[in-house]
Amino acid sequence: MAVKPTTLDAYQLIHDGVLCLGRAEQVGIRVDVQYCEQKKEFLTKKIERSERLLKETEFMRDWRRKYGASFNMHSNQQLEDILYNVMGLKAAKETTSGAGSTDEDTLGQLGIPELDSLIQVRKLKKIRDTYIDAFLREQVNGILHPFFNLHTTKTYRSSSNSPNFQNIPKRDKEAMKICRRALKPRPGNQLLEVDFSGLEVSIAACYHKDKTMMKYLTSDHSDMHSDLAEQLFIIPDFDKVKYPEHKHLRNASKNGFIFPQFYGDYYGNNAVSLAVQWAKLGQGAWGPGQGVAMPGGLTIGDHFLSKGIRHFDQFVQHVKAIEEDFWGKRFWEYQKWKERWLAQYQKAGYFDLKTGFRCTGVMRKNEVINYAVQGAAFHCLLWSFIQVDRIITERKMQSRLIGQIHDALIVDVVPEELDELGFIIRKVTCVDLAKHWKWIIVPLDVEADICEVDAPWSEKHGHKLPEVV
DNA sequence: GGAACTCGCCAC
DNA sequence: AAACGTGGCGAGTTCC
Repeated sequence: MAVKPTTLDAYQLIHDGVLCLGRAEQVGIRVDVQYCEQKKEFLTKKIERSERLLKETEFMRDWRRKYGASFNMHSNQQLEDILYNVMGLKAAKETTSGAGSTDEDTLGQLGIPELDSLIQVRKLKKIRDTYIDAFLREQVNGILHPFFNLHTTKTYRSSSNSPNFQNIPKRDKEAMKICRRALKPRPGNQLLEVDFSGLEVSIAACYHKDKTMMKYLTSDHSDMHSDLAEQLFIIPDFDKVKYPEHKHLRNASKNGFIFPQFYGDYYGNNAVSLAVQWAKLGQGAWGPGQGVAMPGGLTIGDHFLSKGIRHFDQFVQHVKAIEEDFWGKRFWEYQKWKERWLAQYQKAGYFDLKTGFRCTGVMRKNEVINYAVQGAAFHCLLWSFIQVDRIITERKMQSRLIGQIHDALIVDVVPEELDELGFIIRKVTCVDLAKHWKWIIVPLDVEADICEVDAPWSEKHGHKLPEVV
């Protein structure tokens, strides 16, 4: 594509995308029905056992005394009433409508053992009702056909439903194993997942062209997340390879500061997340011997004291200063782009994505910034999906694209075709894509995971794709 | 008995 | 001055 993508180009992308996502829907993904039925029964028994034990507790008896026949331990409305009216406890957080929150985090802070059990039951019910049950309900002759929609989102991303193929548990190990064990390749095949690494960060860079960011994205020796971890946790000899503790803090920097900042969050929330979730330093428990371990046997609480950060409030100010440095100095060109982008929208009433799509309507600042990036990033995946689908068809290969998760494509692969297909996907995503769209000015990279023949999706492991020379 | 709502929670 | 983007979906609830 020689010139800037037009509305017609955008239309063509959706047109082609709908056709090949439709093909993926038709192929579907194999589900182990017998496993799901067994697991459903197992989970039900486990849930019922926990519920029986819980019902006998004093906490639940008091609850039942008030609600009688309508007592339901899974009603958050009743729970809110019991905790914050009857017992007079103070909620750490409120919902958007002003009620005391009953989410996992808030309940955990109350230190009531029965609530910990209730959270455990909630997790099991989530797995059973949202995933295993949905798989059984939606499957036809042992095949699921998740829908992939291109017409439902404000950002021109996709969505998926019946069942939603894009939110199957991954991070929680237990939930991941139970749910993904149900999904398998067709007999004799393997499931292959290929995802772009840091796609949204790279696509954002194509808009703002910040020099510091460009350097991070093109150099093998610089690492943005380590650099920020060094700053946030005041560790001059930061070494994520040498110390597992530092690797943890790098994840903290990435998920507790950098990504939220890119989405428009601010230091106040970052400080809470970094301290409580990542450093394990409760806002009231800041001090010697507190928090996650550091190399050498001391804790991060000891470490912060030695660096002069003695209270949570001081840490907030510390993170505030880092935020100012982050946008004011380190990524100042990124910051300037955000300001220009917003001003352009406020003047024109719309903005155009790199891929030819136009966003109109009333939007908040963060939405104006984020939509442009999210949409164009997904279109990189969609274009790749279309090309791979076309090549598979042209070459009369038997492997099949079966789904997509925003920056990842999932293929049901015939083992004999794995190398050829790996090469095709690598070439499409890392070479052809940037030739098609000249606005892609940073190198894109992909990572892959694969399951052995006939093994379920829970057993995927890293897979090296062939290099394109 | 269904529509529409809130809340919580899973993914990127 | 304010303060995290996009989705789908289940359970509970309320309203009609």
